[in-house]
Amino acid sequence: MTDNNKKPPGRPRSVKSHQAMLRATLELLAEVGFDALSIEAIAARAGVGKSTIYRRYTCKEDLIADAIENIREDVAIPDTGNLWGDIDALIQSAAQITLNPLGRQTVATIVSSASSHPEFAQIYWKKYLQPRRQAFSVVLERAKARNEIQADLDPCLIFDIMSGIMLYSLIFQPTTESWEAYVRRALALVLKETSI
Amino acid sequence: MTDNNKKPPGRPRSVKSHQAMLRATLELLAEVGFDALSIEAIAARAGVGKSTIYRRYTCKEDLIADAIENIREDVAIPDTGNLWGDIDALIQSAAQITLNPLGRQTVATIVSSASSHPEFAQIYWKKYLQPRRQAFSVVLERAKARNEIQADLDPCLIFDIMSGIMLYSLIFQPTTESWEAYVRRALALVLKETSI
Amino acid sequence: MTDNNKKPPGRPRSVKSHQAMLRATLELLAEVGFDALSIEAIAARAGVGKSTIYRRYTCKEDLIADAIENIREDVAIPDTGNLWGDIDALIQSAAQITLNPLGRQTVATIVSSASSHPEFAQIYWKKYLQPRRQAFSVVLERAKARNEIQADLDPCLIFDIMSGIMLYSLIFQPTTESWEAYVRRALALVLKETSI
Amino acid sequence: MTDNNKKPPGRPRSVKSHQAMLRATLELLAEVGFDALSIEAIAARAGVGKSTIYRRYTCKEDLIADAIENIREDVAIPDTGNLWGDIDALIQSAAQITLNPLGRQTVATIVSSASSHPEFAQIYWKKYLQPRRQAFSVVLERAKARNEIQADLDPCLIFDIMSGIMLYSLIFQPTTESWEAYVRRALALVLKETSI
DNA sequence: CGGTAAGCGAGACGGTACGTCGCGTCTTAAG
DNA sequence: CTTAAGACGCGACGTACCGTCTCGCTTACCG
Repeated sequence: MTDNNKKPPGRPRSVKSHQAMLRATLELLAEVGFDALSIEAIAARAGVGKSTIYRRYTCKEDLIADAIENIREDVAIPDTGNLWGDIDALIQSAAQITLNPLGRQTVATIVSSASSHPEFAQIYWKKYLQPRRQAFSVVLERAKARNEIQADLDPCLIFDIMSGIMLYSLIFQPTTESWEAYVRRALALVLKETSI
Repeated sequence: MTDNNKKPPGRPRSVKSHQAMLRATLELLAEVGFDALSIEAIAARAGVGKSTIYRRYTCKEDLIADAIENIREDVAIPDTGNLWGDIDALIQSAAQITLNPLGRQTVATIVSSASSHPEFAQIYWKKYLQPRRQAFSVVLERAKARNEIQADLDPCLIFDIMSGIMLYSLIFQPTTESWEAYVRRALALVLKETSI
Repeated sequence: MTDNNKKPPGRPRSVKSHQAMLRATLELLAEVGFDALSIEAIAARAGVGKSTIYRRYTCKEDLIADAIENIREDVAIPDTGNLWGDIDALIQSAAQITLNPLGRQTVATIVSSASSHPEFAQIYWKKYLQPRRQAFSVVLERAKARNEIQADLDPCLIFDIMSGIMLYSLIFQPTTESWEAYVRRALALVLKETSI
Repeated sequence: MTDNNKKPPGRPRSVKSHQAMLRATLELLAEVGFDALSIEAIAARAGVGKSTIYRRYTCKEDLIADAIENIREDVAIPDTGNLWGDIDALIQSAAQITLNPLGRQTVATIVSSASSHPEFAQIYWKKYLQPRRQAFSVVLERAKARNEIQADLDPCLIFDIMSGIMLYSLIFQPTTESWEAYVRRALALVLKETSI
């Protein structure tokens, strides 16, 4: 057995308190944003002592990472039977997540934390991005099997390019097109379909 | 002239103090990072009163933006006579700026601020990214004239894709390749040279 | 000149705030007692930031000492023309100060602090007890001149004995007599009047 | 028998734990003093759960009172056959107890607690001071029988005066003489020996 | 040349949040 | 039914900065 089946002594940590603080974190994150988010406010909102938070997390970033992770849904692999159907589904799903106040705030938080805290970036990479990169590979392999794209395309690189342009255009809004259309145009360029 | 050429009454603002605070800001940004950067510390390091800073900038972001802007060099348009020569020059120059402690910190600061402060993102977009996008267009137009790439490629989109992957791979380090090589590979894919 | 007549640079400390915190300290001392007295509560009551208190005092004891000192009246030397008239005046005055809630609390605070903080004891000794010992000497010297007591009595020792029994009987209440009567009886014993 | 000789059901309270906590209390009292003495530290030092302490004592004062009481020796009535021999023995014994770090701390604790907690003062009065006052009476009665002092002196009052000056001079150090000499001088004054 | 107006450094101000510590209570499993 | 362990909600600690506000000075121009 890898994990010791012996319980640690003493009163076990309260699941209820833990959930309350994660929920309070997300609420406040959406309400006031990352910078103005204080542990004190989270504790107050959750009806929990500050020490109960500090017992579990050493810094704000860890807490937020955990809170975000807890609401993540499973990776969904679209399968419309057609490459652009799948891609549009992915883009729509991304748009749904990011193009609303809480989503924008969450993205800002993640990018903000990740760019100044490499450890956070790595956690996020492993727990969120990598699984999605795997899912995206499946989609592309199916497209290859259908001869919709060239067989030598590197799915990982394409996923990264897609994520990059998504992020970039979310932050800097470089175009007057809709975000979805811009991302779609970038992908079209990258995938240089054989049909063209 | 719309703006009055009359000088305002009273003592003029001290150029020396202004430069001292910009310099101190950059030093501390590199030393302690964006989050731990305090106006108090900047004032102390610059030998300047806090109010002298607040008279010029209303928030930390403005000050940092100005400080970063002050060290920006002019946009250099490489012209090696060959597309990949130009691109490699651009990548090298970007690497030089970003792949060192101050550079990383600067990028983190920009991304961090931009993602949570859309106004800042717009300022940065107009003052920094757009001029570079123009310069990049020149490079691509020259390549088109040399028939190195297809004539219908949108230089703006390509620049944005390049910037996106640069940013993304700087933050999340998705590959074991060097940053430069990864960016180069992404560009190669996007430009789908006719010569291949 | 011993004190430098140059003012220190920067904004001078607020007299109003200082007085507010001293007043709040005394109020709360009487209301909740020494142990339960928190800097936080003093700051809140005084409408003052905690840092404004910490800028002036390094510990609770210093603040309390200063607050108590600020309400001290001048030493009054009674002169009724007769030893026991003077002594009764002194005892009455002491009773008035100590035999009420605020007085008890103040004495408890002083004794408590003094017994665990020798520095505090010394301050209190110098600023409060010693002047009163001097005043008491004057009273006894007058009594000697009137031949009411023996000339070789040490006024300091007698003052200390009186203070000691006052303190002791205030804390431990060793008798059913009134506090004043007990103190008076002790003094009578010590002074062993010649008339006996 | 009024109290039932039936043992209470369940596990009996651990004598070992109880002794450990009393010992830890005294050690820490001497080491860090009354104010900085925390139940948490006592429990840790004694290797005992906090609740085991709270089951026995409701407040810190009770615990400390019990701990101090546990090291009290029986009242010793000196009998050197001569008043000043007896008195010097008493003063020496008091000096031995009070004039060392633990002793000073203990006195400070007692005075501190007693002055702010009248209940504690009464407990201490009954359990410690009153027995000693009785013992002192015996010494003085013997002196009266030997005609060393006047027959009408009130032994209780004299004991209280002695205790008062002991306490007072311990706290405020009003003289450059040794503590013992000062106490002796005060007693000499009070006893106004007939032999002088 | 003397006034007036703003900028300057210094630093105190009322605040807010920090992360830590100890409180007294509680909830476990072990004895 | 007690014990050791340790988590809980709570509240105060003393610190660090926030952005604002006096201070006494300096630097400019303007009448």
